[in-house]
Amino acid sequence: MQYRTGSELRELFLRFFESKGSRRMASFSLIPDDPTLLFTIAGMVPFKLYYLGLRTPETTRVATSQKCVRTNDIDNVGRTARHHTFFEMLGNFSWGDYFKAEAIPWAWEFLTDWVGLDRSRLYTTIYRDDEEAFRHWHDVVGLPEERIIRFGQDENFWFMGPTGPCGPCSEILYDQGPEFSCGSPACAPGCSCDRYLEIWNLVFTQYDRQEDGSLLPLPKTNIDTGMGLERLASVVQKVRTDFETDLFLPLIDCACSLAGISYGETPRGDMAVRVISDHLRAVAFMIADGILPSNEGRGYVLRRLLRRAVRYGRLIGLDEPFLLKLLPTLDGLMAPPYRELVDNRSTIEQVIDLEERKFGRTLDQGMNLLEAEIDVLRKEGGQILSGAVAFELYDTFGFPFELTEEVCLEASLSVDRSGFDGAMQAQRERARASSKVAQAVVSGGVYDDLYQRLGDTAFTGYVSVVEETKALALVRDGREVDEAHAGQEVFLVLEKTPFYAEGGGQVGDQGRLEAPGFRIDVTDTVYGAGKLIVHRGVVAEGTVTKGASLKAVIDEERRWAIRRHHTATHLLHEALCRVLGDHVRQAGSIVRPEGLRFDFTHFEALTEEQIVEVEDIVNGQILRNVPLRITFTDMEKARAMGAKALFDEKYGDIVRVIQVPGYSTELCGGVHVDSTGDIGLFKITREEGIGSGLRRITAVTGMASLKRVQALFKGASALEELFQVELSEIVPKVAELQDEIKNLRKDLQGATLKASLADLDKYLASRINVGPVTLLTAFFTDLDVDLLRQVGDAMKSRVPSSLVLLASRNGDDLRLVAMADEKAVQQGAHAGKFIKEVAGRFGGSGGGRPNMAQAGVKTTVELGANVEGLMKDSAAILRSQLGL
RNA sequence: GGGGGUAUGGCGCAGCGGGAGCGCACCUGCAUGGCAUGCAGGGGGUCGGGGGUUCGAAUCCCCCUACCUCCA
Repeated sequence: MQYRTGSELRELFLRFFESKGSRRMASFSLIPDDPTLLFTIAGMVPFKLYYLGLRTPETTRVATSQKCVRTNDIDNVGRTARHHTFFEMLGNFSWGDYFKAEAIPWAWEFLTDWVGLDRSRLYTTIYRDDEEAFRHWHDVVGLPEERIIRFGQDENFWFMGPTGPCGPCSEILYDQGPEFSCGSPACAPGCSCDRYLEIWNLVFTQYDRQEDGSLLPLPKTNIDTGMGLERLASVVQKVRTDFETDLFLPLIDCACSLAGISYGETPRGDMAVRVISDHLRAVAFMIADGILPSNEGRGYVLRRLLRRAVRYGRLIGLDEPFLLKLLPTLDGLMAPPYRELVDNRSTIEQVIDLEERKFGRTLDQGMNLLEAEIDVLRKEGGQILSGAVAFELYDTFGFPFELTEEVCLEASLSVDRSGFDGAMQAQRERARASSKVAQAVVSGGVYDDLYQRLGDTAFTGYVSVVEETKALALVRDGREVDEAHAGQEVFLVLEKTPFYAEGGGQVGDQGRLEAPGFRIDVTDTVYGAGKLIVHRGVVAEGTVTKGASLKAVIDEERRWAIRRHHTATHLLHEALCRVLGDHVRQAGSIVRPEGLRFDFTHFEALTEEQIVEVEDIVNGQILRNVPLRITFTDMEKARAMGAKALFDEKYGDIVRVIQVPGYSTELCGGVHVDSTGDIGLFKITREEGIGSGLRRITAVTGMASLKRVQALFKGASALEELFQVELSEIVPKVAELQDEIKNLRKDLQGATLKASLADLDKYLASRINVGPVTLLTAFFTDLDVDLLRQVGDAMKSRVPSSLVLLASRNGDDLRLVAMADEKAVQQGAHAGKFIKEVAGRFGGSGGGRPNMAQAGVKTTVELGANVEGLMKDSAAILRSQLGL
């Protein structure tokens, strides 16, 4: 068999199927259109709609090499020969076109004639009663019966879901020889070891499974196949693991040389470089497809992969950021078919670099804690690190459990796994409990019942603000009632309503429901169940009865404020994408009458310039004063229009598209202004981080921004008057003043100290000999403790074996400092105990160390009269302390 | 949305109720034929911001801000 590189095999496969009339398509994004999937996990994912019959393909036969990400077996990556988080899947697909009669011989032709695999080593498995497949393998291809193995539903039948398209499959195995065997006597085709390696799976979608489990034949049968490129390469290149193929080896070599090790030296080092090369591929491709590290979803997977690579790097001595250094090698390997690596090179570099350095820091911090804990355990002779500590490392420093375990292993310690799991569980429950509280306002069986009976409420608020309607149901305290009286809180369901229920980040409307006999002030509007709109309000006057006709009027001024902020949110979203880049994705949004809040993915704080740029773009669109275009259409058309925010909607749904012509297109159910000019001034009031990779912008429009500007002007004018300078000069002016204050304080302190020291001899004259120790005392006014200490330092250095007692009266306070030199301490003097007693005489307290102590007295003390007494007292205290 | 953590000189950090320190960097001087050189001296800090407890807070408590991190 001829040696072929991975790239050659990829190209060979696509060319082969082109020769069979298939259209070659470039790999689709790792982010699937399918909201049920986090990643593209197989070659067929981008074509799922064709298989489900929800969309008609333009061409009926296609072949791809699809990049895929799978993380369910992440712990095995690096340990085994074939687990990867990122891999390429070669696949040929047919929708209502060719079927088994072509797919089977073609697979054979490709593997034998084109790739050159040894025919005598090939086996196949089929579904137990798929005689059609058997016939093609046996009669057409000529495979002997004993090399066609039949398996049951578990092995050889594929489902896409509990219902829908499914069918038998046929796997092609290649016997790599006895040296690849697990050695079990039962080792035979179907064994999970590497001898009979499954290299290609052909799925024949021919049934439609019903709810009751029965299988109906599909009108059009389909082919879906998948073959791992890495695996094929390992067979062709006759190496034991995928990591030794030319698709990986350059990365492994690069990682090894960075760490100064060689591949094959130690199992530990081998595993590390395998993990690193695997994860680097995944990370680079994920970023290239627009994923950024975050705390949730895809971003969280990305972050974990990146960190896992970093920590395996640490295991082989790569303490400095190193992932970037592997990128050129990766580009060399993959860039020809995958241009996105080159196109997004700077983003990939930036993201990896930032994230790796960030993680390095947290790792270092956590390592300090862990090492301290290990020391403690060692001293105490413990064997097991507590689950609580492991959890703290995980929770606070992002240490994966295995990392903690690994470090502990080196110290011959184990980690309490169940304690860790317990702490994790407790955290989950905490989070759940706290989020329950928020949503429990309107819920419960009563609305489900009403929804059953009444269905969706007709919402007329897109066009009107007033509606003549009827109260279909009243709810009080969770139960349906027939009437509600003045002063009572009541929840109402109306026949139709202009009130917008909280949803899509937009708050519910307020307003009133009124009729000749009553008036209700509506404080909030929410969905009770489904699209059943519930008005929450208080009966202001009269009595409302079930079935009453009424006029529903929303608070129009408030609604206008909401409309402004909502349209402004769309303008902001687009502006952020333009200024910061395509990686900006909405991650939450709140639209209220007082302002708007917009969360989005971005990896660093916005600069002042960027904020200004965003504001300029948004306000520019407002000044254009273009009328909005609002249309209802289906998902496909919306996508063609370039609409943003397509995550929650399903195919076939009718969606509402909000367009600012010539600027932005977004799906949205909320209320908007008629023309952008209605918004008024848009001003960002705040930009902050709300987690790694996530930023939040708060902004105001309309009257809210006007009020804000007015308040700022007021403050600015006051400052201008106060400092007697122009606004632009205030900052330098204040800085200058601060500097001046600092210098004056310093000068004052210096001068005061100098003055105090000038009288040093006078204070020294106060000496009283108490046995071997000399007591020195001095009194001041308005010296702070700092200065007292400096004076004390000077005094005690002049007199050997001295204890200095200094006091200063500052307003109503008396501050005391006592200091003893080394010799005095040796003689038994203790400044701390000494000063405590001295201060005690005045009703104060204090303490400190033997050589230095401070005390204070709060109440006013007539010091003058007490000086003599204090001297005598302190001498007596010292005497007794020295035991004289 | 909730929990945990961190914030100390230009940088990296220690201190965790009683004199604000260490390493690197910086400045000055000395030594050396020379050095990623040695020695000596020095400058630089509202201890993130605000409030509280205390005779006394970088240190304890509360609030805020920024960043890190986990859960939802």
